[in-house]
Amino acid sequence: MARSPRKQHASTKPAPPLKTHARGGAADRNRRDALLRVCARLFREKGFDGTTIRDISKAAGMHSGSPFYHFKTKQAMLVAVMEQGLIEGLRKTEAVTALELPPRERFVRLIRTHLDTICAEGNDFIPVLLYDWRSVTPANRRRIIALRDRYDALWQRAVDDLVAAGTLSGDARLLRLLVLGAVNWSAKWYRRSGPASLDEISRAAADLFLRAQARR
Amino acid sequence: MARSPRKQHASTKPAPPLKTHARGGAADRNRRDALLRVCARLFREKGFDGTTIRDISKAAGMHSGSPFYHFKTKQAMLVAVMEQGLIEGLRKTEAVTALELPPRERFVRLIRTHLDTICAEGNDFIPVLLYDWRSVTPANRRRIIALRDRYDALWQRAVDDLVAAGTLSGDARLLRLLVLGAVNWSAKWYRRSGPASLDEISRAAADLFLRAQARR
DNA sequence: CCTACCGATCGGTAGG
DNA sequence: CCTACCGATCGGTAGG
Repeated sequence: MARSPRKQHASTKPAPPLKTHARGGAADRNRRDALLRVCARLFREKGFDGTTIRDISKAAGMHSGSPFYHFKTKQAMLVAVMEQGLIEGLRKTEAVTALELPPRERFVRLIRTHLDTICAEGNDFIPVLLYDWRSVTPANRRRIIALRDRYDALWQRAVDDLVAAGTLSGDARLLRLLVLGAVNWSAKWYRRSGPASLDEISRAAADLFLRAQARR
Repeated sequence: MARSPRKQHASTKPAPPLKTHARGGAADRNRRDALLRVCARLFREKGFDGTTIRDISKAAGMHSGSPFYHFKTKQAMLVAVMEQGLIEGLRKTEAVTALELPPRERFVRLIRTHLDTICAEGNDFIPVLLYDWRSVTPANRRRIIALRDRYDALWQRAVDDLVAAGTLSGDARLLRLLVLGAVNWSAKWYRRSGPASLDEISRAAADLFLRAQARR
């Protein structure tokens, strides 16, 4: 607040050789990543429509026209947040399924991983997807849906296996939606300062869904 | 679209005696209610910040300055939507608990009632509360929280009783949050044209949470 | 509830 | 990435 954006920038790069870093260079990429994290945090806090370019610029230590050096439009920032969140979430989720654990263990690990993806500090990307979907232009929805479908498919397979094993019963699609819904909703009420840790919430969810079955 | 707001209004009230209905009269109240339903629908569809006064005016068949005859500010419209939704939701929910059913039956009925409150046609009020909370001014949050606490308390008691009866086990607060979260999330994916009816979703949720217990 | 309007803000751009 | 700026839109108001 006291320091001007100019000074902030100068303190980060002592002697900024203005023409040295070409668009797309490493410095630009770092700056873009930092900008995107700011976007994710603000979009989550205030919503896409409630966040102005000036909010973003100020939080990133830039002047108001500068974000458009990195993104063509504000909408492009939203799409980038969602895509990056999904790519990272897919990476972590696929790492769990690749372990080829028994259905029950895999399910528990998926819950814990997803909870981390939507609640851990700095993980604002997927929450933006979950809460600001309506702000995405129809034309931009397709590619995001493609990633999202892959995410859902991993969960659906996990639930299908539990149903096949007799651990869960009922319509497998509804089960997936209800289970994921319960976990997703925690992004709304979870507070790092609250009474329950992510481990505790994760265990409570697993117990609720898998209860009355022998623990292996 | 083809008809002007003027004509729409004229067709609704053939000979509008402009000074006949005093502010607060029955006609005004009906108009205000209709306006609020429009607000709820648009806020849900496009978000509070994504909805303009002109969107609301057009959908209500008014001119752009007219909504302010009924509400002092746009923020007041948001608060009114949330409060009306909670009052109606509390009414329906208290009607269920007043039946003094056994814990399991009461729980099933609560799920079905809540699902209706957030998914049935025209029930856009509570979804606005669930999805646009961040747009509520801090000063306005208190009175809404008071109503919301009463809603949560009804559910907490229902869950507490299930825990006391041994039907559920674990931290009762976490159980309430997880169960309500699963149901709340359905407002995001439920489609009237989709494969599952509200009855089916309700039954699937009840089966998931109460499974492995004798049905009475 | 309409008419006519305003000050503020917003996303975005040209040029360096 | 900054500077200087613009056209459009937005919430809201005065007066009837």
